[in-house]
Amino acid sequence: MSVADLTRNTVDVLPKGELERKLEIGRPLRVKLGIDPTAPDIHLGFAYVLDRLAEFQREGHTVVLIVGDYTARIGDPSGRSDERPVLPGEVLDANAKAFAEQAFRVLDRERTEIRFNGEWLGKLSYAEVVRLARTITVARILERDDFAQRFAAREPISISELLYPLMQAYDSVATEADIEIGGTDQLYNLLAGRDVMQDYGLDPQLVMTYPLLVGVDGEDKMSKSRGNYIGINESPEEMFGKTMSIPDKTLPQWWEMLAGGGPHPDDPMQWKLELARRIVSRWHGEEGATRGEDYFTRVVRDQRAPEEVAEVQLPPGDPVHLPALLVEHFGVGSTSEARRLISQGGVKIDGEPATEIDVQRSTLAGALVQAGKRRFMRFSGA
RNA sequence: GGGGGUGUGCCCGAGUGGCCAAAGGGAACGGGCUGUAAACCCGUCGGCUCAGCCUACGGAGGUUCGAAUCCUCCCGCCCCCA
Repeated sequence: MSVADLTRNTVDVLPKGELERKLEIGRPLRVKLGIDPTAPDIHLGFAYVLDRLAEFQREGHTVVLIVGDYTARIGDPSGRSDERPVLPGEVLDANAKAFAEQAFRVLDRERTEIRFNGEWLGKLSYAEVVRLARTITVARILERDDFAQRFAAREPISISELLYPLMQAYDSVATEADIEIGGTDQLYNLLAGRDVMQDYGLDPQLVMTYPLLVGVDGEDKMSKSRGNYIGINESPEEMFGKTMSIPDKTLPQWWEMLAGGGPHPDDPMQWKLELARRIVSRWHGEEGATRGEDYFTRVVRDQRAPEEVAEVQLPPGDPVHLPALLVEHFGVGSTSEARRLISQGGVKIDGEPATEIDVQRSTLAGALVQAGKRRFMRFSGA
């Protein structure tokens, strides 16, 4: 694989000519990526970056995956307009574990080194932290766009947040990274890593950034916190449906980043269907793609009940309190919400809109109940 | 340390004693339209044993027939001065 191949899809490769130099070192390079275990799921946007790492692995290089168990206690402020909440330790640990498992759906286990940054950050003495903090000035930190904006808007910025780039940089020192990659929103942090490494007498890492994948809303970057993501562990049906729900305008980017690009159907609908097939088959195989598409065609497009509907036993009592049933089995948030759904004709029993709050047991037994557009359930019980 | 602001429902944001479960926008949800979507239109959008009741406007008290709105203390945040 040539340099041109390795830098395909990148936005920045800094500094210029550095990749060539690093490749000539003649040993497997250590390519670092940091992750924040604030969420257990890997989404397509992140998987895209993992794919880039996998390319390096295929060239014989080593991936160093940093699980930010320690830094998560601070929260990466990148691209954020406010402070993010700090999660309890147990949650972070569980997330990190789930995350690592999913990462191996993309990465080669043999060429991956997973490290938790608490390993070294937790051992730093206060004096060492201060020494680290000396490598950068307030003015430099405030160059960062999101900090600058928050500062100008007089929004709170805690010192701990300002420390974040330094901690991430220190990860590079601790793991002696040759290359660090990330989304374009990481550029500042990645470059800070170079400065700090130099300060610690190390050969500064090469920095490579990749475009940020837009979420299913077509507006913001894909992220767990915005809820606009598709997780790689989601079902074929979910994946297919979510992909079909993206706005037409995000088709080109998704096609390029998630489907390998190339020629595509002119008709946006056909194009999107092909995109969905490719995405689902990547994670669930051909069979999954077919399943996702069949479900989509039947349930979403034709608005019919899916072929397989979960069957559940009716609760005791007659008549049955429909709102309670919806809360229990359909994930409706509250009985008040369920009542609204019913009054708006959003609940159907065997295709007929429910009009009553209390429904005769005989009406429900064996009936197909639909709540909203896509939630179906069949009830059994005399 | 001193002074001045500010804190509202999922988010943003009006409201300064009753007409407030709280304007408006966004998100979300139901319906219509449609090529999935977007856009657009209509409706809903705290909870409950739902024509009624309960809990709510940073927290705790208080004034009042009545408080998101007034008072006291506390907490968070922002700005200015030191």
